[in-house]
Amino acid sequence: MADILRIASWNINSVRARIDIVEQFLAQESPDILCLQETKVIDSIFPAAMFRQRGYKHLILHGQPMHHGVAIISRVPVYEDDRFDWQANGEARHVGVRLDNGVRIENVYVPAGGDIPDRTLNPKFGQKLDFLERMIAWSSALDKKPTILTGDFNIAPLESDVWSHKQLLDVVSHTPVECEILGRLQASNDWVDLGRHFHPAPQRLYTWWSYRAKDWAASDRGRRLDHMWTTPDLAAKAVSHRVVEPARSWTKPSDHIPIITEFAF
DNA sequence: ATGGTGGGATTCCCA
Repeated sequence: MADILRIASWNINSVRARIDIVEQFLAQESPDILCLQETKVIDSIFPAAMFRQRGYKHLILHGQPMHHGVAIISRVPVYEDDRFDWQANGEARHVGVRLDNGVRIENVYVPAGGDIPDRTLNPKFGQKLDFLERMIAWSSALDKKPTILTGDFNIAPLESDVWSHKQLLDVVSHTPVECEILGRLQASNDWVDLGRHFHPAPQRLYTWWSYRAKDWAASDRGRRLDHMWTTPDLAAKAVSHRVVEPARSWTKPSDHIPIITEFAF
């Protein structure tokens, strides 16, 4: 009988504000490993009790005050591997772990990049592009271990990854320069995009809807900003990949929804 | 039509 492993990723937009729906997600989907982004909490006051009570005894935390912050929470043993600073500015945007079976998980929160898609007018946009270039250098030099690269990439690369390709061409997250750079990152290690592996374009597939819409579901102006990529050997072990869209309507929701993949080893 | 909402630590930054 195969070993089943469920791995989820979710930009939670404050793990403290969202602790009840994180618990709801664990109860409903029963992931073995949960990668969180935008935890917005320092490690010393991370709300670990709920996770431990539910059997998630391995908490790999990389937080900072106020912003950003990532974590990998697991009920199977995980061992911290690395925490890259791809912006070289000290922000907590990555943590990586190894599993006993040799699989590596890299959890990343790519900078949003501000509002103006021009690195001279908007330094945040340049920092986002530089972050991705450093990721490409890292990815290009990776060894051949089975690896999962997941998180909030803050880029919706395909036309069908946004509600309107034409209307978002100048909107940070879907500009041609960002889509090109994400394409080079994907090519740099032959990464398989599990979202589109299981739900090929042009199927509708979104993971984020703005808080600013009166009715997010009615307007449905979504974008696919959250991704799970794997090396080809691992993609062959994936049996399903889903986005949990009802989570966008849960009480006090994140503006992102969880994504979850089931692997059979 | 250039707003709108939400979280976090403090009057405003970031998403």
